[in-house]
Amino acid sequence: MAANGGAARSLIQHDAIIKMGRPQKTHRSSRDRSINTRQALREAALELMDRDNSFDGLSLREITREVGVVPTTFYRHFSDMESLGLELVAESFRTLRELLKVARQNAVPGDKIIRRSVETFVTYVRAHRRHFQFLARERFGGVAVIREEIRTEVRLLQSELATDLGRFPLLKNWSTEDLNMISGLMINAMIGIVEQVLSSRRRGQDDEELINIAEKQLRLIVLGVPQWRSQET
Amino acid sequence: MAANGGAARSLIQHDAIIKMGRPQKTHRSSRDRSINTRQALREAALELMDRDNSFDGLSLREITREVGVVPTTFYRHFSDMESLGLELVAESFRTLRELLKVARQNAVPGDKIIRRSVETFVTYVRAHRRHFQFLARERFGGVAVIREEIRTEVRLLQSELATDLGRFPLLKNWSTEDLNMISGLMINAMIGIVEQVLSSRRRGQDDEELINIAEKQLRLIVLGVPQWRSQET
DNA sequence: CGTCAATGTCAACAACTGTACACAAATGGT
DNA sequence: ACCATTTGTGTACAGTTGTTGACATTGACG
Repeated sequence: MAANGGAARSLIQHDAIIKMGRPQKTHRSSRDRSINTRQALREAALELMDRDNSFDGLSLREITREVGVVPTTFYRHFSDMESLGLELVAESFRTLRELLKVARQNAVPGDKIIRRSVETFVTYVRAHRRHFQFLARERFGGVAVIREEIRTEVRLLQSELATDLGRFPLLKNWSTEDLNMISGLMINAMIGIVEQVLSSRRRGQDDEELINIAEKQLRLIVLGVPQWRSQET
Repeated sequence: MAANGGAARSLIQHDAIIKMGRPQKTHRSSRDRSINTRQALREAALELMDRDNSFDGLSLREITREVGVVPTTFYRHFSDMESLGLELVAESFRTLRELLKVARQNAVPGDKIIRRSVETFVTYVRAHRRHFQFLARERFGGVAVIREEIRTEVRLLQSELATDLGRFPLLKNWSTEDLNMISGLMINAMIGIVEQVLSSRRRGQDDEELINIAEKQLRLIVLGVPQWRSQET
């Protein structure tokens, strides 16, 4: 789409002049919009995964083609497909953690806390579908190092949530072990929600129902808490 | 590795003559063991996925190479990679349903029912790791039709579990909606367990702990049940 | 025996892959 | 204004991919 001309590229330097579009490749003529090819490569990978591919189904050339650069350019930014993948993991977790920060701020303890949290969660996942899709897909995916990186981060998240939960009065004197158990349960429930959000592209009506279900599930978990006593095995 | 000569191939027709041990390919030389190439292809695909690939990272040739047949043979059995994939979905769910049958038989209601169920579950997943791995990996995976097929089957499973649960006294007069909600919660918990079983190859020690956690999670859910009242939104 | 369908082989194809190398342009500090 | 670095281009190569079409072998059934 962003085709641009440049037949006289060796004569004219200021590319402000040759602004009329023609599909000849000058050297990165128009600085398009993204100053950053690196970023563009990452986004292209996510975009292609959104059009049905798992990460190791992607080819290096496919990605550069999507960006509109020559294959060798890839190596200017990443040594490897694997290293691209790892950056995507980092990037995705950055947006996930941002969500958690927002959620924590909105979450003044009270009656509606679960409802509110779930709502922010679902809308946020919608807004960043590509990142969540990447994580969901590669969590079990075909590239070992990526899979493990994700797993590590998830475990970290789980124990963070555990300490968060430990601050609630009801959970005041639970063992760390049990706190981890319950946060794991919650995280699994939320992962289930992510799956459903990702699988239905429509928002609105569907989301309403998703939110209701998720809320119920979390409420049910919470209901069990006062009755709990951890019997050792 | 399997390099072989064949310079005189246009001269000698009867390959019975050149039978002296050489990696020369006679027609399906030793009928090996498996009479069934079709089955072998499916197994090869699972095997390759176990050695780190997602399904759409596999190539047709890779699979036939693993089996030891020529690429074109693939088409004698499957029209498509996709159709192979769909058969793997069916096959995997067959073993999953088998598990559920066993679990239901062993599960006479009582105190230990959760513990026992979780134990059978974990050992069974170990025993059929490839199938469960396939399902886990392609549930979010990169091939749309496979992903959707799995999703459909999981939903089916969920509503089956829901009706099962409906037979317990405590859940006697829950709405179908709420029964589905709770079975969804349980299934998500179990999927989490599957992930962990698959990610740690060691059995024994690790499994013990996994089982404990899963048991606790399910028990916590069950504890919430008597307190539940479904407030409509 | 002869024949038919099923199964497997072989050779060939154009398309695509990752990667190497030398060169061109842009950028930024001095 | 110059030079060094960074970033992108072009060309090339050998290896792999999916798929075709014609042929070989097998087993079953008459």
